[in-house]
Amino acid sequence: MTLQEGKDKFIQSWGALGSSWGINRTMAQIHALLLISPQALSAEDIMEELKISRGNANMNIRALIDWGLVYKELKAGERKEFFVAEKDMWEVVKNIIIQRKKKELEPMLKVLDEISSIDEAGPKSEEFVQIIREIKLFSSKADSTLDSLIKADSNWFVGTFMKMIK
Amino acid sequence: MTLQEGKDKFIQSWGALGSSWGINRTMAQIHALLLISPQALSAEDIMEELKISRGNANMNIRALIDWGLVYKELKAGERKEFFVAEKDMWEVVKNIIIQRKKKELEPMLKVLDEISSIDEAGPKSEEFVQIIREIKLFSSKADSTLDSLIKADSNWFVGTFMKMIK
DNA sequence: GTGAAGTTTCAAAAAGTACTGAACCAACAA
DNA sequence: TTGTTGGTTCAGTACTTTTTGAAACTTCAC
Repeated sequence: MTLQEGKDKFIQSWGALGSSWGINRTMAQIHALLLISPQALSAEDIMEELKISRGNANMNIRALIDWGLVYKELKAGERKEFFVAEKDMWEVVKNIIIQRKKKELEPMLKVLDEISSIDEAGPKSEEFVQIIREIKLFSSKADSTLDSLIKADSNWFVGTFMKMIK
Repeated sequence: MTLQEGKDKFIQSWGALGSSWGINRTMAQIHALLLISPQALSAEDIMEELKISRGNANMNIRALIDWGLVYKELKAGERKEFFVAEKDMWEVVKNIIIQRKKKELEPMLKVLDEISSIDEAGPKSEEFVQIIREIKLFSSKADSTLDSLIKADSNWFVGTFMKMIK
């Protein structure tokens, strides 16, 4: 395999992985490209490498910045913006967890709360509310677990965790 | 809120959550419906409640069974098949992790392996291979962490984990 | 001011994904 | 054997998401 083939393969695979992670294909490909790029790239570089339109590049770069997966880098004397990827994988995963927790878990907790306030009487209602309460309990625990996970640092993850749970 | 409104809301929200979890909307809705249903339901019950076609119901029930989120239940004397949901949330999450690990993480590890075997010489190649190796290291660790997590049991999760990592 | 270089926005088109419905298959009862 | 009930499959359609490309905007130099 040549260097170019390897790079392409990585970008393709990372793109595929991303799409099952709430990150769309192009967003993940841009991230992959920046990950393996030693220097910062401009929007134009990215458009060329991935053969995507200006609008597409712009929107996805912006989204990546929002997610904390990519940083803007301004070069002295250059008006153009350059971009670099967050290269610490633990940071990447952590940021994804933060975003998805906010977008998915938290709204679900809210809904479960609302639902458990059913005022209708009767055994059917009680049974239902009971099931919902169990789900809520589990979700709240997942929520705090993720909070702790987010606070923990990279070293802790790569080092201690595995041994701890063995 | 009435019981029916509560049920509908839960089914809708669970459906929305599912679609960001590699489980499509209908699949998640069927799962939600079965979760809050005290008795097993037939394909026909499901079709009616969710207003979906026979084909759709069949395909998604099948997928849920594949994922280990729903079980078939045969009633004596009935030719019809009935279905019940896995109600232990930890089992649900665990099964989703197992499926996604298999479908996403493992192929990525394989690709990273292939890529690190680039035979081209030169500093650019070495630099690239180095980055790929780091990603691979992280991914392997994630992989074993998930393996341990899968082996752990529900009690461990809801009880010990939170305290441990505090 | 004007124009050049760059960025942002968004309506329309394309691509991707899920759903329907009808045809088909299987098991059983009459 | 035929009719009935239920399960499965899949081509075509409907729906959703992503991408394009062009116009609008911003910033700065002259």
